[in-house]
Amino acid sequence: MTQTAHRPDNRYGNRPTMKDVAARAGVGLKTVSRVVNGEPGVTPDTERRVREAIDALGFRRNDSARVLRKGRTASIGLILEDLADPFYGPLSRAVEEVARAHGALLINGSSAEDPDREQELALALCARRVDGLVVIPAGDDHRYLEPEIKAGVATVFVDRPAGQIDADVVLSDNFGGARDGVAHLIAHGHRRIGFIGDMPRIHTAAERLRGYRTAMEDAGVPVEEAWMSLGATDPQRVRRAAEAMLSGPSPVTAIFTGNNRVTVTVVRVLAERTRPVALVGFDDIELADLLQPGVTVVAQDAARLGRTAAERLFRQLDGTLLLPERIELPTRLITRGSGELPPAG
Amino acid sequence: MTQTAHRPDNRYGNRPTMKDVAARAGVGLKTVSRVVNGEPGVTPDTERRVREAIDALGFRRNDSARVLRKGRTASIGLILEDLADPFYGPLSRAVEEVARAHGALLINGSSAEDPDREQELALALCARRVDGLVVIPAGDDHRYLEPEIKAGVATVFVDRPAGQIDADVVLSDNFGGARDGVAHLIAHGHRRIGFIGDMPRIHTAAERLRGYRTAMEDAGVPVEEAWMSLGATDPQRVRRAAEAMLSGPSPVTAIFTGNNRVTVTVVRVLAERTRPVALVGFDDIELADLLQPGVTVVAQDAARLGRTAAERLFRQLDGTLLLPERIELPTRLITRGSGELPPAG
DNA sequence: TAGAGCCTGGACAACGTTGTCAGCTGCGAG
DNA sequence: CTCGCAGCTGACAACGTTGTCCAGGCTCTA
Repeated sequence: MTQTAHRPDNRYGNRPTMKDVAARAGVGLKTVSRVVNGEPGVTPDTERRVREAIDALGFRRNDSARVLRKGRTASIGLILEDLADPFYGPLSRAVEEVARAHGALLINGSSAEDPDREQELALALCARRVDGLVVIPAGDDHRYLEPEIKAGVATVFVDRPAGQIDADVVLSDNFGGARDGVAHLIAHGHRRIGFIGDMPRIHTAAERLRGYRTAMEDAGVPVEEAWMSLGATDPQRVRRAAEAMLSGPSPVTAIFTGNNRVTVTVVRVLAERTRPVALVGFDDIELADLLQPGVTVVAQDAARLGRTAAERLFRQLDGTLLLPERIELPTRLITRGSGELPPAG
Repeated sequence: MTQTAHRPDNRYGNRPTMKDVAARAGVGLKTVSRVVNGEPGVTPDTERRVREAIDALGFRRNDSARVLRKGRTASIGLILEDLADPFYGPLSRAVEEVARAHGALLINGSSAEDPDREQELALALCARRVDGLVVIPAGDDHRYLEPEIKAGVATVFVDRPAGQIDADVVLSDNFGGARDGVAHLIAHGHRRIGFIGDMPRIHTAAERLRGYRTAMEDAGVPVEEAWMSLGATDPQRVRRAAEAMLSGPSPVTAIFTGNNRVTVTVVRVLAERTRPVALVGFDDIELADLLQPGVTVVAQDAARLGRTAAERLFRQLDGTLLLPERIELPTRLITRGSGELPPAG
């Protein structure tokens, strides 16, 4: 039994510390620290003895203690909506690459589109004293981050802007992309065009809907309420929405889908029908080129979104950045056939 | 304000500490600690004063210091191959869910299939004193983890076994799955079947190749060297491999692909050809059902792999687990048409 | 051979938190 | 009126590391 009164109830075997290494090598504590950190001023012979002791004991520096002392953690946090959504794969990978280039670790978590969970996660990461935070926001009020930002936590929002605070944000041109996508359908003769998107409180969903409305208006095409459906992206909801607008009193001849999850489901619905319906989707999807017809999409560059955001984060940390900025990246219309179908006569 | 927000005053992260809160509330340090941690023995009035001071100063407990003192970090690490590979999305999401259920944070990184990078990452996470590690190994020698495991870091390997050490591992039945997939092709009359897989040093690639060989052997079908190609999964390499075996002196009439990256490229290659070639792929891919013909696959349950591994990790941490074990999860053949094509006459 | 200057090594405090323990208060019982 | 008890509260050490600073030993020069 340990009688040491002040030892914390640590379930793990006690790991060797620099003190242990120093004792075994017969040197001072600070000398071990010097060797571990590659600081100059240690005789080759002393260094050898220290390294032997380190290997013999299996010592590994405790970065928690180091962080406490130094104040910087060399880690950044990434909060996204869903790790399993293919759109976020390249994005988080890009963030990781940039972090790695700056010698930082990436800690991440999913908000599952729940504002409370986003806040909980963000604050947990701040309590860990991450140096910075890349956030794909689920909520629309980020005042809870104000004390953290003031205390020096670098913060960049991606994909959607922050709510109620002035912060860096990197977005795609959701409005312009959607407008162009819908215009593409209009150019191919469609007048009755449906829009199926994500929940309206999500910024990207709202912007894309605005792009849809603008394209229709610009072309002088009237829009019916029944042609627009915003809500959760689960297949059941999307399927019902698509079927409703395809079989109402004035059925649509084309559908614009507001994100990759929606597109996938609508592709399935359309595949079951005989009468061809045109489709343009926001976000590229894998294998879209191999479907019959190929799915025309408005593609965002997810990797570039992530890279841009992460680079901006580290520039905040460098101190080379002064004012929050809003960066908008262009989208790209990739035509593959599904948008070029003429309206069924 | 925004200037303040962006001025990296990190020279000293002058965040308020419990000491500051204590001074402002006119109480002792430990009393603040009690309030923050919800420990009993604090008068409602004192607690109110402390909470007011906390809010006024924007105090947030420094978990680095807490970790140092308590010895546990309530965080686990996940090392995978590529965050952007859709196979790992559901897996890492499942790991995160389990971690969250245990009140732990997930820190992750990609090895990019580089053993050195895997080791670097794993040791960095150990230096952060993560409580446990879920590893999809890139290398085949994990003795470097021995001191860490001995020191109490829980460790579970997923998707591929650990090398040179005895550790928990959760796998799919790669051998059986591949054998069944190839047998499916044989059952539909194919004799000349190609195999395109990942680099041979990767355990899953080797096992799947073994499944292929076994299925061929069981059916008494001879195998030619030119029908087997293992290597990187980049599209160029895979495309060359596929075209070579489709146009050699004895061209294959069917291809078995060793993972989702390979399958996607081969689908593209086959789409360009007129003569139909049968295909069965390891790993399911999104929209595989909508291609013409639908792609028959051997599906693994990535989410279940992740969940099983993470749960095992926490059981190690609970101390309810004694001996390392190897858990193999079944695969499922999903027939969609591409495997049922008869060999071209 | 003495003094100056450099190199190496170690003692000590501090980072922000939690565990231990002792002191203080107010109240009821003897 | 005193003692004991219980419930609050705070002083202090410790977690493992790094930054500061000083002590000794060495070399080099005058």
